[in-house]
Amino acid sequence: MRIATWNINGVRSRLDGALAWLKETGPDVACFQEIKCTDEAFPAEAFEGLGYNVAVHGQKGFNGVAILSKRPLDEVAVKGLPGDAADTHSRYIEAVVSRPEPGPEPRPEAHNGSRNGGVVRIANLYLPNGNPIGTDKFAYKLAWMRRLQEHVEGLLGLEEPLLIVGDFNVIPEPVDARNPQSWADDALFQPETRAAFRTLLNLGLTDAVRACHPEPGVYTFWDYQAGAWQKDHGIRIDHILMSPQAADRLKASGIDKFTRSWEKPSDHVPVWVELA
DNA sequence: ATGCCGGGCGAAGCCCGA
Repeated sequence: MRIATWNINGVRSRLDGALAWLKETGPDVACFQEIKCTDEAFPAEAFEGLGYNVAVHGQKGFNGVAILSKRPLDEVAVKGLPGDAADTHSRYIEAVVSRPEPGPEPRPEAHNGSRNGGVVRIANLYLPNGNPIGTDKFAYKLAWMRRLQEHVEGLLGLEEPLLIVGDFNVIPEPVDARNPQSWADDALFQPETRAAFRTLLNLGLTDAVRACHPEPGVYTFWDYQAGAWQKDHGIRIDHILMSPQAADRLKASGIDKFTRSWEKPSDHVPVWVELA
């Protein structure tokens, strides 16, 4: 079962590329961030034509997240990150997806929920950028991360296979940037930002890409500006974090870097995991 | 120090991003 996440930087202007990527890689679940449109303007029919069920939490002009799933979306549990009724940004959507029937695999079902064939809970997020530091935008980012921490603590109590995916806007470690010193004053790489991300991981989550790819040079974002792609000045800020019950089923993880050289690319590329 | 590039909005130039 393949689950992928992609900040597509505008779903309508990126529709042809999104459809080509879905056809080429065939994820069972695809999570988008920065769809930059309302629920009504989301091109659901195009994705339904490829066999996907669609759940959208959109917003006019910017932000916005969506989940596509070939399996039924059993429960679109949450739209909008809990913990602050005054936060109007559309940055979080959570759904439960039924896993494919297990087939001949003899694995017992004790650790993956109890419904038929088991389920995977998908939390799809677009974490605030937070720049510039020292402003209310950075305070909003840190507050958002605290709210995420509290929400994830609750989810982990369910003891389900859980994937927390999306654009975290966090460079976790120096190895996750080609030129870490150039991000020293950026919200994505502040000590407070990195500490909040570690606190999240320390709940017992596994960073799927890093678990499979310990080497340097693994990036998910290259700025449009200053020839960042051509010079490979990338950063790794799009992540898939797994609960223990999901990590038990990890088979592989990777980055679809090839989309960055397409015509009119997103500045982010897709990240995926393959689960048993 | 700022802009570089790019989408959205809306019809010029600003907001937002990372």
